[in-house]
Formats: sequence, C-alpha cells, structure tokens
Amino acid sequence: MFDHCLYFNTTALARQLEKEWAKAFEPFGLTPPQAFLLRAILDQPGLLQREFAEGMVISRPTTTRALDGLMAKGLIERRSSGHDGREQSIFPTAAAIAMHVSLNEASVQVGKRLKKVLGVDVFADTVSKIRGVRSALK
Amino acid sequence: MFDHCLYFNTTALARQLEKEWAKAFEPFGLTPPQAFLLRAILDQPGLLQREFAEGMVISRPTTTRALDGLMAKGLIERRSSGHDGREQSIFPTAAAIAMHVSLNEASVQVGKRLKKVLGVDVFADTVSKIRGVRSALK
DNA sequence: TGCATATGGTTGCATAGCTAACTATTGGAG
DNA sequence: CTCCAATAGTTAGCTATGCAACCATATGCA
Repeated sequence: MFDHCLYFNTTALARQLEKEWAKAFEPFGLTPPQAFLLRAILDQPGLLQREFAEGMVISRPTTTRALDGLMAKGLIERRSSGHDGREQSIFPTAAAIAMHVSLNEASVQVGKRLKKVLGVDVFADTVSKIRGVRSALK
Repeated sequence: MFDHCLYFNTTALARQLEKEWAKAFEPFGLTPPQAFLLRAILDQPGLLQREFAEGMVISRPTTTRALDGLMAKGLIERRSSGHDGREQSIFPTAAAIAMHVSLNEASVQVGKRLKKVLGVDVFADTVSKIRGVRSALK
C-alpha cells in the first residue's frame, strides 16, 4: 500500500529484523534491545549511562529502563562515577562477562546468515544507504 | 557502536522517521501508525480488517487496537461483511473523508522534504534497497 | 556565598508492537 | 448431521519507546 514510502518500509523491516535477532538472543534470555545494549557495555565497560544512551541512539528514560532490566537479570552494575554525583558508570557483572564470547558469536552468525541470504554487497549497500539517511536527517 | 549492523541502523532510522512523520500528522491529532492506517482505509474503503493487517504488515491484534483508536476518534466504522459473520469491513466516516485531501497533502509534503534533503536518487535507492531486503527475508 | 541554570538520571503516562490464548463463526469429512 | 479444523477478531500480558516533568547534583556568576 505504501510501497514507495521510506517510513513504511523502514518500520516494517525493523519489525522483521527484530524477529530474526530475537531468535538469536532467545537462548540467552535477552531481547534484541537488551542484548545490543549489553554487548555495548561488554565492549566499553565503565562508560556513563548517558554515553550508552547516545551510542544506542535511545532516550535517557529508555536507557534507564533497559539497564533496570539488565540489572534485574544480574548482568550489570551501576557505580557512581566518583567525580560527579549525578553520573552512573555501567559495568558488566561476571555473569555477563561469561556470556561475552557466545553473545558475540551468536551475533556474528546472524550477520553471516543475513549476508548469505541477501548477498554481501546488497547487505553492505543497504546498511550504508540507511546510515547515510540517518546522518542526513540528524 | 554498531555501525555496520543492519538491525541497529534500521531501528534507529525507524525512530527518526517516526518523529518526522509525527510532526506532519500532529495537526490532525494522529500518530504516524494511525495516520497511515487511516490513509489505507481512505484509499480502499470496505476492505476487511485482516486485509488491512496484511497491507500494513502488522499483526491482527495490533490492527484491532489501531482501529479501536480510530473508532474512538470517530474516523472509521466497522461493519459486518454480510456473507461471513467473522469478518469486519472497515469504512471511513464522513469526518475521515473530509480529511482525505489534506492528509494526503501533508504526506506528500513530508515525502518532498525528505527527497529534497536526501536527494531524489538516494531516497529512491534507499527505499528500493530496503524493500529488497524485506522481500528477501519474507 | 548564594541563587539561577544546566545536566544526569528517574518516574509517570501514553503509544505501538508482539505472542499466546480465547471466542465465534464457518466449512468440510465422516 | 455432527463434530473437528481453520479462520477472523479480541483480550491479556509483556517489551520498547518517547515526552514531560521531576529530583539531585554541579557550575557559574554576581
């Protein structure tokens, strides 16, 4: 119905991809947003909550809640940043660190599968086009 | 952080676009999902609820609720399809029909603005790439 | 020093989406 | 004709997201 609409196609694709990734992270008991946030934390432990919000391109309230969820699962810790009483530094727990490798492997597998289905070039082109649009709209 | 991830970029773009369209539909008191569904109904009055779910690529429960919202605003009617007691045909009310032209105009404006910002070719390429991925994953 | 402003985080409230499970109706196979 | 399977729609319950408004802490300027 809205074949040439960027919004329509983008949101529809986002929902499709959400399902793909949900399958991959299901064994970890994580949803895609949770898993991606955790991967970011594992890659850059100690960054401030605000910095993760920026990096994931989600609002601060959404970040608060996503981190609440990860904390409830015992996967992260919030520590006061020390020099500024407002800030929270985010660290993975040992349990999360134990998942790091397999979480990354699962992610790589999804990427590989998508590249196989779509073709490596189409995949890369699409990502690059989307990133271009994102930054043009920023 | 996930520069080359299709999921990450797609969901982030989806949120950005949502905001763009929200501005455009705000004068009508409609959110983007509501407005797009209503536009579909205005273009094809009388289709079944299930058919709108398919067309919009959303689940049936989401369709039920989106239509509940439009009905609460007095913009659509559900009528029994006649030959099958399970089905509901969806029609726009006079109030909705009165919005048809300006709703479409507002939508065209957003499209024009995006094409101007991004360039017509980038816009078309991006949509086409995304549609390609959508159908490859279907 | 003290108040105004800015910033990081949280809370409240709303929307949109999903899956699973339910109801109601239809249609087909014995 | 009856019962079982399939289909349309709804309901329940969950997650993710945003904005507005709030609290607490910093910061800067007068």
